[in-house]
Amino acid sequence: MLNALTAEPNDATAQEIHGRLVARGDAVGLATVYRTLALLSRHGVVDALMHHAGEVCYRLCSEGHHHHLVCGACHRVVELGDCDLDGWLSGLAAEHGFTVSAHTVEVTGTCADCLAA
Amino acid sequence: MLNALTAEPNDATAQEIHGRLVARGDAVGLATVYRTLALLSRHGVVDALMHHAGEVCYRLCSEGHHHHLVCGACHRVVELGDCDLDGWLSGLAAEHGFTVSAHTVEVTGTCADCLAA
DNA sequence: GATGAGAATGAAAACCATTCTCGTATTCGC
DNA sequence: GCGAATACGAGAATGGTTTTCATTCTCATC
Repeated sequence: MLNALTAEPNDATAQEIHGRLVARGDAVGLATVYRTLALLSRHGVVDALMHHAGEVCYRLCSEGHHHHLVCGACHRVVELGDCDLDGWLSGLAAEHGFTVSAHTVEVTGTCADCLAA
Repeated sequence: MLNALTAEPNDATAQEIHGRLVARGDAVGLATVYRTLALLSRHGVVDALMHHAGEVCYRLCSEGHHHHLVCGACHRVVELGDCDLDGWLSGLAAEHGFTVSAHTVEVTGTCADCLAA
């Protein structure tokens, strides 16, 4: 299961992961994939992304706070490690009486390879 | 239809909007609500948010580029107008060979009222 | 005022990702 | 080896969203 995820360079939906496992010969059930992904997600081992409505993508990520840079054409994902938004956001939010507990940033663009193609 | 959205202070799911319209006496079909929301969303009149998986929330927003500050407790939404991330992100993305086309930021926190409660 | 083409609408069915159920298989402690 | 507890897989159920299709509305034309 974890092997399958580490083999995924980019993000994948639960269905894709399941399909790939089955194609590979592992007779794993769809339910188990969902169960495992939910578990891993809850423990912060994988990140759950929802760029398009109706389905969730999972990705094996580094543990710390980070954001994602996604290529709109080929779906390649790069992690952005340094994030100095917390201070800025806290101040901005405080103007509205909010206390910030979390924030997510998702950047979409085009990677060099797709730009050349 | 637009009237219904302007009456929504915060974000609402398509189902909520439909329910409210029906309760108000407008015999509008669920399909029409979805159609109209998709149309408005495509034209940038309303924003589509998906903070939790499985359903989409819509919100009538100002037209320019902005982000959302959402209260995790009461779902109140505040727009954050000024966004000086573009330059920073472009530079960061360029390091990975990416050309940034868009970015979304979603901040979750607790508003003053909910913090007091 | 009647007519007809084309778009808009509503009700119900279809879809599809996700979750639940339940019977079976496996594991762990004893 | 035995029993309890857990994990698993297959299929059914769920629920938000989309599609279908027959009907209704719009409106320009006759």
